[in-house]
Amino acid sequence: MQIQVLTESISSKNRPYVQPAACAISARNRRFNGKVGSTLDMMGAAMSFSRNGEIYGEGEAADYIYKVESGAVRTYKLLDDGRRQISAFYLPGDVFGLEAASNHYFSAEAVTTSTVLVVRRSALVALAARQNDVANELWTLTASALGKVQNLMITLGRKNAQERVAAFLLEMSGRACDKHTIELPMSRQDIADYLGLTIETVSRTFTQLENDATIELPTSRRVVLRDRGALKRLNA
Amino acid sequence: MQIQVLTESISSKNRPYVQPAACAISARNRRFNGKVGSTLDMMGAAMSFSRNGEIYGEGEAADYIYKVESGAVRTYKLLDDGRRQISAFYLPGDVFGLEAASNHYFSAEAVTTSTVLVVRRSALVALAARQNDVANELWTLTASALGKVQNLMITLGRKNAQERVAAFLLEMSGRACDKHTIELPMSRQDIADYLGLTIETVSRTFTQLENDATIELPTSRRVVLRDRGALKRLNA
DNA sequence: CGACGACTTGACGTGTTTCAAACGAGGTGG
DNA sequence: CCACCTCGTTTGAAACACGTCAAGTCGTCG
Repeated sequence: MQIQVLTESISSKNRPYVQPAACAISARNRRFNGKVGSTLDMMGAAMSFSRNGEIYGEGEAADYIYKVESGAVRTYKLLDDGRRQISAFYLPGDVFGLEAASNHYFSAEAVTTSTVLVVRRSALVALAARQNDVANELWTLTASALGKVQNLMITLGRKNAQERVAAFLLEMSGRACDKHTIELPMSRQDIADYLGLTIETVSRTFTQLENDATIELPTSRRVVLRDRGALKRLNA
Repeated sequence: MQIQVLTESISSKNRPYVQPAACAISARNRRFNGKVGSTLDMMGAAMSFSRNGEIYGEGEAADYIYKVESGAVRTYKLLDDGRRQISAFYLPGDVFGLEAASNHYFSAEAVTTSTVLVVRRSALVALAARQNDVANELWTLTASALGKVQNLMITLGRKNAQERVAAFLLEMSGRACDKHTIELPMSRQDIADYLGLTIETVSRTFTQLENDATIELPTSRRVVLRDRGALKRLNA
């Protein structure tokens, strides 16, 4: 990992994504939910990353485990011709980087300006060796990451564009403070690279859902779910 | 989008898939590789499943952990209209069913006649509570399952048919006893449902690779890799 | 106001799916 | 021993969903 402060090279002009107030509070509370969550809080050092800042790169030694405090993080892998697959988005309270392999299989970047708790893996493993419940929680966290990826796998393997976007919206809604109105921290390109589509197809699907009165799009980054039932039906 | 009905009847007349002799030996040896591997062997009871036999169903309580002794196993999930996504194939030596959630997210079936070691999860967890190395190995196994799914996810999200089939062949080759000649235990339909394609596309891609002199197909279930470099290039 | 980046929309091309038919290896029965 | 059936697989032709390329819109900021 590299300790980096100023990755945000270029345009700082875009207004930074602001975590909605209600979510910020819920994120603070989440700090002390769960065994390892709080353990991480005790052991960790907070770091800040600006938009698109690299948190770690593919192939680097996996010496740390991370927990999002604020903002949003994406993990992804690039094929050699530039195709990108995003494997997950992490929001406040989420832990990432705990694949037990010695090196990272993905890269991680801040989607928006973010603060991340960083904990030495070795310290956590040492603690887990003595405290059985910590070991158990590490396992559970990994298993839940597995579950999320398996779910995405089904979306990528067997769903069409509408179904993929519906799945994405329901997933984001499940994590939002206001289940009805979603603030998207990520761009259309991010969504496309998450869902295995192109940016154009994602955009078209959004407007299609809007025309069907399934969602509303007050702005491109704000989605109002008007007909959750329709989305669930699409979610197969 | 594809609506596919599983037509394979349980009926039995097809000659059972026979594990090649060399592989069978290697499987026996694998019995005592690795800490948990051997622990499982000590604690487990062997069970036999016939072709297409169900090992567990989606939603069932996840009370057991499994290890393939002989044969092959697939885990999969069905969408409500019959679309199927296979999440993994397990060959002799592989451990599966260790998602820590209390209920199975997938179903598991024997691809061919198989014997599987079955171990009570609670017993293993209890042992892990006392033996730190067992807990560690459980975590590692889950993390390696995570890695495999992440890899499949990239295939499903960002690769075309040729690249998917190439990835599949290289993966199977990596597990085969004879790296040059692969015996496929699974049908074209299984491969299609693993790679997020249709059976016709898989078949066409196989013949295309054969025409390109990248592979040979002495029989539909036997694949000879003639140009591994070409496959690796396709693997992006 | 003008420039820039993110997003949307349009027209067209294409890879994969769909639907349909033929093939071929194994097993069965006459 | 050969005709015949079955089931997995292959092949063909046509349809379609998504990708590609290109232009246009919108909101933000200098």
